[in-house]
Amino acid sequence: MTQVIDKPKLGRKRDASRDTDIMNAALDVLAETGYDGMTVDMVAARAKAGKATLYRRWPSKPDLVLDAVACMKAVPLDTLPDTGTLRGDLIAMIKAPSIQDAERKLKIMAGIVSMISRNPELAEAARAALVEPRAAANRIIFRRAIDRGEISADTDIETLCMVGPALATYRTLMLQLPVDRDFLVRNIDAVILPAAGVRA
Amino acid sequence: MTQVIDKPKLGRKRDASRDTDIMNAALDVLAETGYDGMTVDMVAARAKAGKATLYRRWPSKPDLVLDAVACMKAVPLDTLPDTGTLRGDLIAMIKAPSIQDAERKLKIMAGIVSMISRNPELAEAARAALVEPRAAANRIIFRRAIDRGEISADTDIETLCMVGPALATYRTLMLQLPVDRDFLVRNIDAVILPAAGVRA
DNA sequence: TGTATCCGAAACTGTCGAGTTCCGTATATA
DNA sequence: TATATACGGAACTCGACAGTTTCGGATACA
Repeated sequence: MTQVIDKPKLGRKRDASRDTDIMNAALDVLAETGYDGMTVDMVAARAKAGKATLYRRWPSKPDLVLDAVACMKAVPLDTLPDTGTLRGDLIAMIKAPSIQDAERKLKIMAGIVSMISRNPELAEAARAALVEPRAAANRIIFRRAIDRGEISADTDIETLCMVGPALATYRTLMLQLPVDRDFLVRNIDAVILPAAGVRA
Repeated sequence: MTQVIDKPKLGRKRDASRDTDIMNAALDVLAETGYDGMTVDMVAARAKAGKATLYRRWPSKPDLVLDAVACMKAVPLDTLPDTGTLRGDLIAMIKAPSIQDAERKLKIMAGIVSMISRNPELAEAARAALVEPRAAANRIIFRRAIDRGEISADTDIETLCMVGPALATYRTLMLQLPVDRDFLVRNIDAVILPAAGVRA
């Protein structure tokens, strides 16, 4: 077995703040140009870092991207709304800060989809960072609606909590249209609530 | 103004069948490796053609891909089902041949999404070939359901006819799960029909 | 104060792929 | 039959980018 050798703590320490700077730069470039359009030089320039600094921390471009995507999940959806009605909760989920965050995530998603099908690790990271948090939040909101008797107990929550994200993704990636408040409210009132069996 | 000069018809004629062979090869490679993973040599090899033959017909790789995507739209959705009920029509739309065709189109979609945001011509071609035909078919089916009084006249058809495609796209691109018959039927019964106000 | 590591910047190397050219052969017109 | 073009195939050029190395300067520890 290989021994784990304690490194002597000589010399200048690594500046940990460069990690987040570089990963944020990577996510920006990813959102703007996509995985294949992104060059390591772009990321270094954006982060005002040397390329050597990047390669000291990540062994390759795919590893950097994987780490950057995975680290997005750190930011948890801030405390869920609890308005007392399903519609109230769903509407409260699409407030300005949350919507802007989602817009960037959709662009990042567009930038890595082609990679996802060929890189299982990246696929898993994207699922954990981009799909699961939103689905989990919706799941809780629907669950509460069942608990208070607002919707039927045999509602297919797993399917329903994908409808919003799926429509938003389709609209961005395929239709190239903005995911604005009107669109989101229409989805809630014309699709999600009726599908859940809430009176119009 | 520039004159259009009639070319003298000397020499061997171009084999028009190579066009479709090459474009089909391009779509195959696109579905398998994505736009950036696709090389012109791959396409040429797949079509058993010389690279020179490709460049004699298209000036660049983007032009070839654009043309290949645009030419998909040629195949029209064969005669729409008319079963007398909305559910019958929607179920009839997901028969085996149609579902296999859709699977390939989803792979192609995954291969070009990152390009779509940076190439308006390709975005338009993708919309015309991949989005619009399915939406148009759904539109007709919902319209007929309104005409026969099965669903309300003020149903938001434009939103509803995107729900199926959006869920299928999301499932393929983000979740990496198969779009099988069970999934499609569940979408119809748990989301689309209830959203349209059809009794369960 | 000396040594080891970090930093940003820039030069360098090696690979890969888009696009071009050339070859021998096939097929059309005149 | 002579000429012009198409074909598949292979060799070639050239630019872009991943990854490495080198530099002068900064920072930590002993």
